[in-house]
Amino acid sequence: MRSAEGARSSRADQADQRRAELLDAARRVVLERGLASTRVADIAKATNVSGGLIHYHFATKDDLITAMLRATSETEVRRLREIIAGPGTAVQRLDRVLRYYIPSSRSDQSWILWLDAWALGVREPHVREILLELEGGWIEILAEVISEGVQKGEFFCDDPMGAAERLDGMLDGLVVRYTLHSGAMSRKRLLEHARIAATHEVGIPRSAFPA
Amino acid sequence: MRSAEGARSSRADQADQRRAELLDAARRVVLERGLASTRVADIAKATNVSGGLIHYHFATKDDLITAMLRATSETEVRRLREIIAGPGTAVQRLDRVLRYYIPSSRSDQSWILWLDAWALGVREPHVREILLELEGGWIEILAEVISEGVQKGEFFCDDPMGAAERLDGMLDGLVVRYTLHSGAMSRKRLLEHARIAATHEVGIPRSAFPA
DNA sequence: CCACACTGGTTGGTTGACCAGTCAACCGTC
DNA sequence: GACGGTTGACTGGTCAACCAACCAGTGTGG
Repeated sequence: MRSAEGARSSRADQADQRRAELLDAARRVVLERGLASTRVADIAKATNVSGGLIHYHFATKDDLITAMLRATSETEVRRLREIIAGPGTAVQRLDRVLRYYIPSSRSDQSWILWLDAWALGVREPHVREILLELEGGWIEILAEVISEGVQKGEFFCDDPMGAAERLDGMLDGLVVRYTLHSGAMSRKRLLEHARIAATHEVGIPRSAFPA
Repeated sequence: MRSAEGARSSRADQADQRRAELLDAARRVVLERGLASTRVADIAKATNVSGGLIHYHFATKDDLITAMLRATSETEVRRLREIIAGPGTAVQRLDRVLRYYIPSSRSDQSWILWLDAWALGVREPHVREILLELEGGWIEILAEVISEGVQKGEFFCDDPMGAAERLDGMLDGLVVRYTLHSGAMSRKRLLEHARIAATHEVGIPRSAFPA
């Protein structure tokens, strides 16, 4: 008999839960120590688990890292989709996407993971594929929001896909700068850049965005 | 008596030459194998030199890598300065900068070095400092070209520094995409993006740039 | 202008630390 | 009692850094 709640359920569920726990620990450890100096043992310690168990659930270290990146990427795109599914005008929805893009505070270092992943992706096709999907998700969603704005007559843009690529690229580049040299650019200035570039791309006045 | 040319000169010169040779080999090896899997022995082999010699000229591996990044960064900024020192209208000079930014072919993988450096810079303040100088150089030069164009009446832009930051950011982001997934964006499209964004920023028509 | 001691560059072998992945044994649950 | 999950010691291999010894120029005093 299962204990009241389905929390302690079948073994398959237990294994899934452990897998998820390991992926989560892997993400935290990699964020903290960097991919290059993350050891399997570190992830084991962060989970209070033996080193051998890691290799029971994931054949190799690469498997673990790749699975962690894929899981993180998928979560990110899912949240992004939720964000644009909400209500509001096209400008409001676009602004929400821009704000979601930018780390919410200096201590939010989630982008570090993608810096590591870019470097890794150069050599590892599997990682590159994950990154391509993640970037594709961002661009697609930006293009959707812009296209909808154009249809509603809020925006003016004859190439939403191109505009989305340019916006996404600029945000990538600026967020790297913000993450690496937080002193060189404030979050406020970064958001202002994003909004100005957006006004250029969708043909609306700066005043259409919040101050 | 020195042998005719100053080629084989004093010991200090010999040491400088060897240092430069090692830095160059380090750059080539890191580009080929990636920072993470570059061994001191690899650089030694690429120079036909013993492993010990590396540690004679550079106390630690980190020293070597850092010096290599600094040298590469300085060379890049120097070349960029030469490029804008040349003749031409502001549009021509700006276009030259944009074209210099973008890898000239699929086989030009020089950006891989900076992807690795970004990831490394997260943990290593010395590396971060080099990156800050490099990015600062790019932005400064872009801002200069834009400002001159405004003075000459060619451009219209009330915040050249902001425009330069946005352009630089966009190019960083798009070049990463181009470098990582060369299939996802052609060089032609990348250059087109750069020119379109530039027209937005400096208030000129697309036709001002070459097709 | 010639020894000779000295310095700087170079070698190759060694060392000690570290780490991914393996394995045999153990435990709790169905 | 069988099997999925877990342990932790162990192995084979890798690597940065160190070191002792060597050699080629260089400068100095005779």
